[in-house]
Amino acid sequence: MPWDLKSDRPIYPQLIEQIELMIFSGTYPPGSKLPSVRDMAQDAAVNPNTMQRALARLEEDGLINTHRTSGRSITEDVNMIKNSKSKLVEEQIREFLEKMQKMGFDQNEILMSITSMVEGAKQ
Amino acid sequence: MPWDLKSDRPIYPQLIEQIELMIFSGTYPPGSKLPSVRDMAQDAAVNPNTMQRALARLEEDGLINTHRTSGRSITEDVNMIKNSKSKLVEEQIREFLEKMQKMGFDQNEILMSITSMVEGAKQ
DNA sequence: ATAATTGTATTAAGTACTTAATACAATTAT
DNA sequence: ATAATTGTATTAAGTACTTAATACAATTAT
Repeated sequence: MPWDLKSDRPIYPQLIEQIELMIFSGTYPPGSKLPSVRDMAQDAAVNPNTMQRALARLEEDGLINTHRTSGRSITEDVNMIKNSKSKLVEEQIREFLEKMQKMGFDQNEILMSITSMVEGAKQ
Repeated sequence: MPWDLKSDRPIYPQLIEQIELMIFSGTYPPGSKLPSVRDMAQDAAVNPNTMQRALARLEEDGLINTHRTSGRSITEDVNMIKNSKSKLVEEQIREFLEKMQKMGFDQNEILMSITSMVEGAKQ
């Protein structure tokens, strides 16, 4: 994985987001085991402490469970995952719409812009 | 203006973005004068140094001009503004699409999601 | 039994960001 | 003429984040 991390934002929230994306896409299916903190840190090219921080947050949120010495796993609560996913999707859309509206685009213009870029992505 | 600043990102890039949105929407029209650094800082409830940093960056980018003792103004180069606006729009859409695709949505699902939220926003 | 692996904790250092308090020269406003 | 305003610069302090180097107990693997 590329783990595309940008420099205009602290790393750990970016790690949280990327891991969430992998959970929501099924890359890490419900109940599956996660790599160790150290392995994930190395994979993302960050310090283990930073990855630990991201994982601790994900556990607080209930998306993953920690088993003291046998590693971590994704929650088996499929509804929990589905809800978090919907929440993230809505937040992304909301933020996007807000910016577009602040720039003066109306609903039609917004839909046309994004439609044309989706079409363009099909190539 | 609310100047909605979030805490998961440094302030100055957020200031840059918000000011850009105001330029692109015409709140600050081409050639118009900007409030002083101190005034803008107070309005955004940040330190003048931080606002200065954001404005300096906007000047580097060519969106605003600085007149040593008579303040700053928006560039009169309308094409410059238009290009920056398009660039920001495309970047927003690109980032959004990337996240949606990473979550496993296909093009139809993405369009349907955003269409329903745009419709919902009409209320 | 022994070694390796797990999450976790701690201490130290460096960096980037933000605020605060000033100060200055040049211009503008009165 | 004088005061106020402009962008700019500097110094100091505090905070959050990140990395690095270790260490530990508990479990798992060999």
